[in-house]
Amino acid sequence: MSGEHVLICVAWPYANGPLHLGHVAGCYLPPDIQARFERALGNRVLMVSGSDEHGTPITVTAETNGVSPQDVVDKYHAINNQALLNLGCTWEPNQDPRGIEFGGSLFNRTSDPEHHKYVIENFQSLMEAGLFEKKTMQQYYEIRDDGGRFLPDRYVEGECPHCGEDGARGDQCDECGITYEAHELKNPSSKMNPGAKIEIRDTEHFFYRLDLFQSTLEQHASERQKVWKSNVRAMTKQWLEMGLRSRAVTRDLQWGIPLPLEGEQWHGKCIYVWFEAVQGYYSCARLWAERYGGSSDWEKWWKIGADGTVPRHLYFLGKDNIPFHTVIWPAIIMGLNHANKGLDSTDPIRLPGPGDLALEANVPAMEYLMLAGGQFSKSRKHAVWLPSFLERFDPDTLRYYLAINMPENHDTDFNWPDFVEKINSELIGAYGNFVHRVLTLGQRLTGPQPLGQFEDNSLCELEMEKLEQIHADITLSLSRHRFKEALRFVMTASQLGNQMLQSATPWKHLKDSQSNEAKESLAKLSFGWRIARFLAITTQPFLPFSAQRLWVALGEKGEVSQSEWAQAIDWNIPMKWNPIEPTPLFTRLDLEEILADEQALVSTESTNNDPTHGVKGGKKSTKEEKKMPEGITYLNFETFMEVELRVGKIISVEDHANADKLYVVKLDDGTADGRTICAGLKEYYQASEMVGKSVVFVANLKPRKLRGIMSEGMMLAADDDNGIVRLLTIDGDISTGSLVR
RNA sequence: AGCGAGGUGGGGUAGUUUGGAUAUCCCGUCGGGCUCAUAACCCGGAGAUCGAUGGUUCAAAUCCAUCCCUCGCUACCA
Repeated sequence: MSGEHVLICVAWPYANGPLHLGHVAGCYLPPDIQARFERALGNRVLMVSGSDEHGTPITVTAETNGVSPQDVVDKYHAINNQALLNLGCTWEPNQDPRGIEFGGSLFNRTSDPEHHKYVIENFQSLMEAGLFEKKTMQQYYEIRDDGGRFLPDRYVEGECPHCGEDGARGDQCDECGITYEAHELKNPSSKMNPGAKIEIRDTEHFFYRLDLFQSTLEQHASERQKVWKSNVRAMTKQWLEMGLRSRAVTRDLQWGIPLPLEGEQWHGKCIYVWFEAVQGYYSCARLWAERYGGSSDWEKWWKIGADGTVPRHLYFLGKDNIPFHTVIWPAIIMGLNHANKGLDSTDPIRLPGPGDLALEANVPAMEYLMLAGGQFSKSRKHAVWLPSFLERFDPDTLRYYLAINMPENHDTDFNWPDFVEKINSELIGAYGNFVHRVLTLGQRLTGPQPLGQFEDNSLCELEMEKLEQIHADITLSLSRHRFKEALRFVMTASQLGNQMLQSATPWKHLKDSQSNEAKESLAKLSFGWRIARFLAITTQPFLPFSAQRLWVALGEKGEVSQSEWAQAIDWNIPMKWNPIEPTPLFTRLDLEEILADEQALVSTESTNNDPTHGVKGGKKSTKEEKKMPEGITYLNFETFMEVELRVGKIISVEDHANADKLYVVKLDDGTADGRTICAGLKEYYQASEMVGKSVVFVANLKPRKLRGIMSEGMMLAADDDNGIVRLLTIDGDISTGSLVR
């Protein structure tokens, strides 16, 4: 087991904003715990990741802020890199302190020219192997003085060919939900630059033949059934059952890796971000080898040995990224293997064998961490940012809370009261307190080895046995990527320590240390030092900062991260002592204070106008909030009078067949035909309550389709923002159709 | 409505893939103990018809069917 090559692949954070706690819990903390654990076991760990820096959202941010895309990614690469280091993630040093043969880590970036070089190399070899096909697509093109550009569908707006709604996107109408070809959109314009002329142009693109890999991927997935978690199995299965189709690997955009092809038609095209960024796992390993080791060293972590030894690849990512890593990326890896053997698209695709690049061993994907019951969201300012958190708290408190609360099997929640509770009662009350008891009691004894002099391990065999069991439990849990469970086991060791002290009552014997009873009691206290040492080693993957503080407080030298995992239960290690007065490992948290700080933070951050961001493995899109005008704005009387309000009587109310919240209301509006209005009142009214009511409605609102049914107007209702919504009704009788003023 | 995930003592959670005996652990709560320790620690108690109903089985939290509810995404909203 020891000495195994383990490649830890971490989802690449999108360099368009800072990381928040959801990202940390989902994809950045777990791999670091795993890497630290594997290193302690004596394995050779290479950890790779970096900033994902290409793609349209970054150019939009750059354009919005009037800076270059490179400026945007430089900024967030630096911020995120530093935040991860501050969190204790082992992206530095790049070389394992035990030696380069033990690996290391590299947090790179996709704008690195060397990354470009490897991606281009791979692109060409896949193309030569015939694994791409060429297709012509139609795309909007914005004509500008400086040459113009193709526009992604989401940056084109126009009138829906189906319902006529203005503001429909290039490929889909948000109003009626219909999808269409780009050329069908009426009066299209560029969202970023509405004045510009735009037109449809043909554009050629390459598509990766995922379809060729279908059966091999199915075989691969069936072989992984036992190790994959249920969410990984389910999402992969869904993808494979839908059937794989070829997928575009090039795009019309300017910020990315240009196509390595001659010819005017390839000008202005880049390799599609999804296809290029995933290859970072590969390029990053090669770059690491070139920069810190021998140039072929990467092969030890990537290639299957001649004897069939497979390096263990672990990918850490969020649930939305699962099919990318269990279907698409394996297909690319197998494509590269295929091409390297000189095979082409007519040859059958095979699973990797000796000499080939290896596929993933496991993908311990996480669900999401929610914030106080809701999704983390930039636009709603509903987030706790990693950099600001680390300015205020010990990183180990975050690591503890996120690890004990990790969204391994389902979404979990971050909230401040729970955070404070868990830190104070578990981390400090149980673990910190036990350690502090041992050290301060030792301090009261005299001699160069105040605890060591009373050591008598023959009296502590039961404790040893229990700790050995706990050690085995932690080891098994971590090797199965069950972080929560593993940390629970670690905490039981401090509980064991507290129990031992409680029954031994060493504080009663600090002065009469010569009696037999005292010797027995103090031998237990002495063993407390060994339990604390056990805790320093076993908490190290989770809580590296406090583990090191404890290591020093115990009188041990060097780095606890360098000590072997099995040493935690080596009872023959000579005891040491640090005569310096012990200080508590952690400071208690005060909820009131934190909540007050949070308030202050929210108000200062609300002026801060960061662009939207995404992350691979995190949530991608953020909902746009309704923009309410700031301050008081006055309305002209004329403008108000443009609104035609009339009285109507509700004739019937039916459920909208295709919507959760909508009723279809038939209204007698004084005309012969009446009118139909879709109203989102299902949560607030029974249909029967509404029938017969005389209500006020807006008669000249532009009709629009809601979930397939045309709604001709809107009924007025009052909303107190606390979940109470009531319709405006008429006091007394009046004929339907009467004007309201 | 479509897709995905989930409902286990007051809160949180393990166990479900591969059925098995008193259903795990943490917090809270109640009672007791200790006073070395950061109002921390230790012992004990109460508290769950494992979302509902039906089925398979000697045996179901676990397998099957139907239904209900919750959450996320996609929608959508007074």
